Amino acid sequence: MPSENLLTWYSEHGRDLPWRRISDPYAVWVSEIMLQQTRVDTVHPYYKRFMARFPNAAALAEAPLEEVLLMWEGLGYYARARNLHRAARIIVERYDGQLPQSEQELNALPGIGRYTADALRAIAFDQNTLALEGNLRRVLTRLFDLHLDPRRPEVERELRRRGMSILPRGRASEFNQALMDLGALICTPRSPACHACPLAADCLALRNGTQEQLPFRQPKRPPPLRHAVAAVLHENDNFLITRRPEDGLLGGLWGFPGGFIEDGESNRLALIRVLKEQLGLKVDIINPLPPLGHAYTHFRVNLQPFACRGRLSGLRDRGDMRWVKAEDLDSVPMGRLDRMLARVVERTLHD
DNA sequence: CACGCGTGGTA
DNA sequence: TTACCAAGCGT
Repeated sequence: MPSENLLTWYSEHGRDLPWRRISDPYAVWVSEIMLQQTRVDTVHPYYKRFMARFPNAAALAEAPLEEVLLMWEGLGYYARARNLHRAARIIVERYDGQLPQSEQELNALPGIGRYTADALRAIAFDQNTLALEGNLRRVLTRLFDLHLDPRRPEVERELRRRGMSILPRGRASEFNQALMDLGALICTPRSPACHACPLAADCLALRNGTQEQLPFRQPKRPPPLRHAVAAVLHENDNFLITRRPEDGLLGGLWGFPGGFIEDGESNRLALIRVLKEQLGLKVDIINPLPPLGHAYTHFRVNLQPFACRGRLSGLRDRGDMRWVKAEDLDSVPMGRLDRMLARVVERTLHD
């Protein structure tokens, strides 16, 4: 039975991770959300800070969303933080602060999909489910030498069947995490360390010499480059920042007002247009600040910031607009690009 | 169901 | 440096 070798390997070589040290469903939940499309090394410091500040669902539910987003800043995919916060409030109101254990109830919570519900059931509640994610897809695809696109629904079902067929009943928690560690440490996307793999004797891809070319991949187009402008508006030591809509790119985060340049439009005209749209404000551009670049998943952006002046006295604080002092910019959740600009602002002001 | 959603690490 | 990736989810 291949799973015996796997579980033995896991007990000796499995990673010692903070969310594995305690058996608290809330801790497993937070870790699972943070780990979505995010590496363990990246999550580690975020997880520790988050758990120290929000040790349970009640603490998370009581906190304002903005503080949760601030703790999340830099992790990316901020819908995860918004959904985590929403779900915490539901858990407090509907489930007395404890995560539900059924597949249906878990899946109904915002931010918990098929994988996370299965992972919680297996890891936190010892139910015999397969938590099929990226590592398991790769490992199982190679183990069974399936030259198929694992994202196709019928292939997904086949992987689930195959995985369940080797899942040792009663040990789903270890089994799933063992496969994840195997995928992260041994059965890596490129150059897998098959010589050290506890499943080497059972691996059909290794037997056929196809492990390097699995799983099947689809070529992607390079992301386009987009141009953007932003305005640094200030009166004395107060800077104007705006809050992005709850949905979409960097939803709910704060930043400097601005937007994308349309085709054939100049930097300055774009900025004037965007500020009129967003703030109803006519501004004078004083001088350009150093341009900043950043790569998102679907596009790269080149941002040209400008220091601006305008009739700012009419702009009062409101839900999506706020004046903050330079030294308080750090207490406001921002995306990477706005954070870089905030650093420039702080540094410029310091000189 | 294909697409949008962030960021930092690695070859 | 560019390209590709890394414990998915919601719409």
